[in-house]
Amino acid sequence: MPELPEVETIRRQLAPHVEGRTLARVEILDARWTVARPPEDVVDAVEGRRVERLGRRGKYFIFELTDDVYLLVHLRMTGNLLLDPAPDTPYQRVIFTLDDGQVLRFCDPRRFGTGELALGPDGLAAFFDGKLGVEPLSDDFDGRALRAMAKNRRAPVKAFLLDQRHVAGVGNIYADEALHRAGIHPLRPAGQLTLTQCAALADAVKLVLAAGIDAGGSTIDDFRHPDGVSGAFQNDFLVHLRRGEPCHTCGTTVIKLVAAGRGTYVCESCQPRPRVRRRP
DNA sequence: CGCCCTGTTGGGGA
DNA sequence: ATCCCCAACAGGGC
Repeated sequence: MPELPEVETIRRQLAPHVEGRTLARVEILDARWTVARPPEDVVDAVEGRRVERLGRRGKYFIFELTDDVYLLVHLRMTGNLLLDPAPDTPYQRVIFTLDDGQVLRFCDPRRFGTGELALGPDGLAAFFDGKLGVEPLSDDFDGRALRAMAKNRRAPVKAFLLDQRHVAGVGNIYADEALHRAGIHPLRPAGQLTLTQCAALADAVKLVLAAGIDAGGSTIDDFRHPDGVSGAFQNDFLVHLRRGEPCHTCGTTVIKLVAAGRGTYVCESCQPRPRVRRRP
């Protein structure tokens, strides 16, 4: 379940172990992992370089290597970065052997995850440019910014939220949580939101993401075990909406619909359905 | 047992 | 600007 809070949690757990370490050996077992270039080019570029910092942008890990070489790792739906897991851990796609003997393994049953290369600060900026919008936890993201971005957009607000070009890092689950908390129906056209609603939604996004990170941060060593992450983020605060269950705010039965091509859970009592405006 | 549907993401084509 | 399909695979329902 790698949404932003999960990526950030893994990053925090991993950083102390990989920062300052050199990528002594890199083995890319799945050629499709490196989308734009041949795996050997990526290996050549990163092998032997030191990890100066492990950063994050949206749902991307940024391995900041020496000489401004950047390895950008995305977990997509089922990817995971595991430090020193059991050697027979299944679905290994990439193996990073560090100079201190630790082994970082990228595992991904579905093989959607990616690792891409960016060279130089300009290359890094170019990679994210036009692809990722504002960081939701930064001060640049607030109701006013959201209102400005959403202006004249007719797409459903959930589709708008999931579009990483606007806000970087909101995924399907947290989008539902935030919309519910803000009392906004996922199918409401984004441009129709008032400034007050945009402020409530921005606050809700920040709150659910921060809560997710807090929940992840309270667990230890999940990054060493394949199934650690899956159950690590359940907590009392984030009650994920599920069809057929009562809304935890008002008790109304939660329904499921499709928005932005994704399964979407909504309490139509807390989140009133927008009026269907007929075309003239 | 097999078939069909769903899914935590994002890119590309219509 | 939007929408739909696809990538590859596991798991659940029927």
